[in-house]
Amino acid sequence: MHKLKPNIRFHPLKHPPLRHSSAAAAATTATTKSFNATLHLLSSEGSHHHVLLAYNSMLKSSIPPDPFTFPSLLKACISLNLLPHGLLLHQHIVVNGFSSDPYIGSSLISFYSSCGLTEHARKVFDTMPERNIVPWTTVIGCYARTGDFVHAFYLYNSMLHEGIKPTSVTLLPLLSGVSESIHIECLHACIVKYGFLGHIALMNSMLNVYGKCGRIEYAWKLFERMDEKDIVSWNSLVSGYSLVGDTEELLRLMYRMRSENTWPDHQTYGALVSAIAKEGSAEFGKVVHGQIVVAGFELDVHLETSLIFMYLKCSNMHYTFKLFERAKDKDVVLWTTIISGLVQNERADRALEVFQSMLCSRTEPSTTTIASALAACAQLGSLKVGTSIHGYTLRQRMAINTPAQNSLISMYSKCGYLKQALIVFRMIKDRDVVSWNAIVAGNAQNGHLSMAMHLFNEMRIAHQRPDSVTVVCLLQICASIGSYQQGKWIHNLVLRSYLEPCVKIGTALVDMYCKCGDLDSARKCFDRVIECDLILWSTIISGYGSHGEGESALALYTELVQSGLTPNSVIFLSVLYACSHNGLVDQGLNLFDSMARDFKIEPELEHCACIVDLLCRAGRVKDAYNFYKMKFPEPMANALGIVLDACKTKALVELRDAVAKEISELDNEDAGKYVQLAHSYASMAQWEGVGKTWVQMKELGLKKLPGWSFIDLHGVITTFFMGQTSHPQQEDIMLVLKNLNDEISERVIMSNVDNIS
DNA sequence: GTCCTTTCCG
Repeated sequence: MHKLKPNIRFHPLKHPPLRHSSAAAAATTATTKSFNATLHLLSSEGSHHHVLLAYNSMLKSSIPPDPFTFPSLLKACISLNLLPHGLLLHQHIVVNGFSSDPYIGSSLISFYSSCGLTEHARKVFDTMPERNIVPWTTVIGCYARTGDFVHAFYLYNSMLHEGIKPTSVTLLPLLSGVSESIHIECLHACIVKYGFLGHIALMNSMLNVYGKCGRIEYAWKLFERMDEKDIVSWNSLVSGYSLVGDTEELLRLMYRMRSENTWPDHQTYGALVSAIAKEGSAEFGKVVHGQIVVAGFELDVHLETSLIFMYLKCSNMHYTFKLFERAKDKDVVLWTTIISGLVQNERADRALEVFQSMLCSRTEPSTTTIASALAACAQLGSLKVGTSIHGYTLRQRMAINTPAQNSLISMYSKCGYLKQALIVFRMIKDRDVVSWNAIVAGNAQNGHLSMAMHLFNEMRIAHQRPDSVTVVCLLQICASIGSYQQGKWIHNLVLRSYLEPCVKIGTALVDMYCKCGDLDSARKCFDRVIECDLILWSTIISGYGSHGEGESALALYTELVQSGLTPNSVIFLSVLYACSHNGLVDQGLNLFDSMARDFKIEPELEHCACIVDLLCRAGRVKDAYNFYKMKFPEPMANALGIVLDACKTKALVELRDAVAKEISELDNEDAGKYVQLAHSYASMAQWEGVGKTWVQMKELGLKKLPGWSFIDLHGVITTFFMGQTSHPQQEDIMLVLKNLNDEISERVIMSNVDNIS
């Protein structure tokens, strides 16, 4: 910022000056007076560096300072951000005996306040013998600017108690940071009481505050009653509407603005562009962009950033980079905008490239930049880059904020380093709900489900209220382990905790109930969601499909189309799955044809594999194989495996051999392929082939993860592995399985008998 | 000679 690197050394006081009596202070030498005048002049010109140099030469020539000397010096330290020099000046003030001067006191409070040393500021204030409105204003402003409104208002009340009336300067800093209704109303009342209704900066601040807290109708009322309005008044109103993303109202406002002869400036357009970004309407955005160019505001850095952010939100990468590459003065916010925008567009690779060029351009990253770059690493699962960024912050002794620390947790979790994630989590001072969600989700996604639940309990003990992300994550855990009781408990938690009902929670509930086999509850949750999206529809369709309710799944698909939504490829996957698992062959084939014909969706390999499965399950194995040959240009192990299995059950020896040959010729080294082959040889009783396949697999060092499952019974999770014999109730289990198998065989025989007769 | 001017970007 300041190109002039100040190298100012205040000479140590060799001879501590005599304590000035008031008489001595009055008898200041003529030279001191003229120096003071110079200091004051330089200060008012903004030449703060020279102010300090002048003080230096003053000391050098042994000219004694007086109380008038210090305010401009302290101001210089504030504007040049020189903490050590300010501290030295305070020392000089004390040694010279000027500590109780009311003017110097205010300057000192202001200095400490600007350095963020609130405690020091307060100490100076507390030890002042006489305090008029100025030091009160300064110390109140000091607390207000750090967001400590409890202290700020406490002091404000004490001031009123001492019979001192506020000025507009006192109220302004209080007003610009306040957010609680009761504080806003109190300040509004003060403005009326002390007669500041005509003070335009205060009124504009008031407009802003009402807009920021969403009480835009109050802002309007105030606005209409203002005698004098300037561009800031208009912009304050505009930013209120921008916050809620009401572009329609914004355009109306800007129209009225022009009709009252006020022209929108770069800030007006900035607010408009932000609102458009929220809506994500690229076409409208382009029109406004055009207007901005015509109005000549295009090169404003803030506006450039807003425009880029808007194009990112609309996923228009072409315009994003066009603007970004053209931007001349890229500041840290601009760089950060593009990095975080790329992450949100799932282009983490690009985001890290941009981060790299940012460092090369010698722009210092902020803590928000770090948060975004780490999010990119999390997305890529890139531990190496993630750790090096973590290292960078440690080397730079950067005080990274909670969002950046949350990104660290996600990054380590995504890379499977849960221990590191937990260490970071434990070190966070001000944990927010995102921190908790990150560590809970991290454990859940890595399969540490009991740890996730344990952390969630800890979260409740810490009185951290869960949000929609928390409950969605917990419901996913319950769904994945089929934990019905816990799932219902969390459903109850959702109802009790006044969480805003939303489609994401609705979908998680539907999924959880489906996975736990309670389709009735799933349907009830589904019906309660107000704005259904395609993800919700596909969740419930798959749910019905996998629980033998194919007809219901199809009925829901029809309902979906009738609701006016256009199905996507995922919906087709769910509904085809429902058909294949419920013997709805014709319906499935019809739907498959309908994809391209009615909805212009080209079937992907997954859809084709679904049809292969559908035909196989229906016993039309040859049709399935022909379909496979037609649709799969490259061989696909999964689809072939389905056909191979079907051949076994249908005893199609020739086709089986042909498919087995095809699988063995696949050049992938997937363990599943060998297992499949071994099974097919076994079913043909070709034991030599079985042995050979296992040997091959062993030679290649391939291992197939044994199949496993688990069940949650009254909160106790029991795990089963393939070939496991160690379960305490092993014999009972085997007996039940045998009975089930017998029953199935019996029913198959009966149905064959039915078919024959 | 003390406090300090409101609106837009991640």
